[in-house]
Amino acid sequence: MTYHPKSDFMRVMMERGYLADCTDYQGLDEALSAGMVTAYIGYDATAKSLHVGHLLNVMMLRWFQKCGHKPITLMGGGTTKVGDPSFRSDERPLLGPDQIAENIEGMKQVFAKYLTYEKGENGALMLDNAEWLDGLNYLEFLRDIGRHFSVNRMLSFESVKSRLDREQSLSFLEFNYMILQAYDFLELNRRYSCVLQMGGSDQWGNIVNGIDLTRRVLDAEIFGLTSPLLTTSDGRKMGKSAGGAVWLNSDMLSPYEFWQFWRNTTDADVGRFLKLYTELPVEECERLGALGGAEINEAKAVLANEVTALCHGREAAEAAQATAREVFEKGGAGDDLPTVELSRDEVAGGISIVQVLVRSGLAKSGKEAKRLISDNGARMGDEALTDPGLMLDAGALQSPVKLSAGKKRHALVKLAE
RNA sequence: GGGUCGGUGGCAGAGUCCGGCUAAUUGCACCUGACUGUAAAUCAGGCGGGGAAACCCACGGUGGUUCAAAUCCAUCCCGGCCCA
Repeated sequence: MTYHPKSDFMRVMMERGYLADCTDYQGLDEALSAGMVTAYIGYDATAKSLHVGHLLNVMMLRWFQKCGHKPITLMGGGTTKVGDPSFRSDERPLLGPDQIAENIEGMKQVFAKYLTYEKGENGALMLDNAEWLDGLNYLEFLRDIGRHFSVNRMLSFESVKSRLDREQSLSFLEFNYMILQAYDFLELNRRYSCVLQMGGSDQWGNIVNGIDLTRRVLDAEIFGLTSPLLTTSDGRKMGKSAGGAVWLNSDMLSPYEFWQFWRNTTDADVGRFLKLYTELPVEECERLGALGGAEINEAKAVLANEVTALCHGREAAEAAQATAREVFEKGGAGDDLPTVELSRDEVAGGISIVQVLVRSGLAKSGKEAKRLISDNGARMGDEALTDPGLMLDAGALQSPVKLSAGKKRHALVKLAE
């Protein structure tokens, strides 16, 4: 039997497939319908940009704000110094303060696209847990907070079990991560009356800890809600493209490549992804997702357009689509293709096609480029390349040249001015 | 600090006792080709790096033994587990 939510937010979450679990559906639903609620999601600063794996949660915050509530994006400036061990088989390398600060700056760019941080009753807040974690006094913290945690219980969490079962060492530093995250929730409740933490289902244990702690210390009623860990329908983890991670920052992955990632969604995922990553009406998502045969390609383009528009703007989405049409439907080239400029110096004495393939990003190494050529996968201006020894000179690059690796990956090479 | 096991290609994990046939078995991931719809499934091939090529480099680091070392020896670094 399904619970019928009263609040807009819960209704959206359920309809669109964002919900994996909630500590108290009814209690949360009632709080949400009673008035404005504040919720947070924490992000560790482990990279310069968010990637598609984070996008689901960002969308949740966006809906949350749209429904009239107040979202907090919490940057893990403090917790990143510790490193979340959840479901990890080994310790992650520790980042320095400079790197963390840089990463936070990079991630902020994306949030601004999805959330409204302006003032206003439900304007989003951007916080950093370094604010309260950096200055903690160890003994005080242990006595006030540490005493509420049972080591026995922490050891029983699924998130660290695999680590212990494999007899991989779990350092005390990492072990404290969950305590710090729990403490975040407590602080956010105290400072901002934040009563809800959301996150991926891998964060369940951490979230529950925060709720327990806050309940004990402040006697507050607060909630946790998790989203499913998404896998594509062919069982792969969401978020790898040909080149690697699918970043949300445009300086890490161009809008065109981002668009391509969505355009290449597996048939079976189209409907689900439309509901999760776009704001089209549910019925529309379902209709598009149900298209059969080649028709579903239209739906994929819609998906790519909508997601790209949210992340990079409508204009960038249209430009990406225009290039895609040009490249895939007309067999031409487009401005939005990844472009590499070669300097005149580089080309002066002639440059091997293998080098050019590497420079263009179509091959990771010279060996790979040669393999590509011998596999018949490399093309220049749509002509198959057969000679790995081919040299190009400035004349050959007079006008931009399209290089292709396989059917989908294309790049432009031109001479720098 | 003591004992013990281990450090191999993106990951996992063989090989190490009995040195050469090992750029290195196998699985996953990944890439290309065919079929298609820029899909999935399937089938086929590939899958360390540099170099235009000849050829050169590798099994934690460094030395050594040997005609020849991932494989033997020495030493150093790093990690796991157990004991203090």
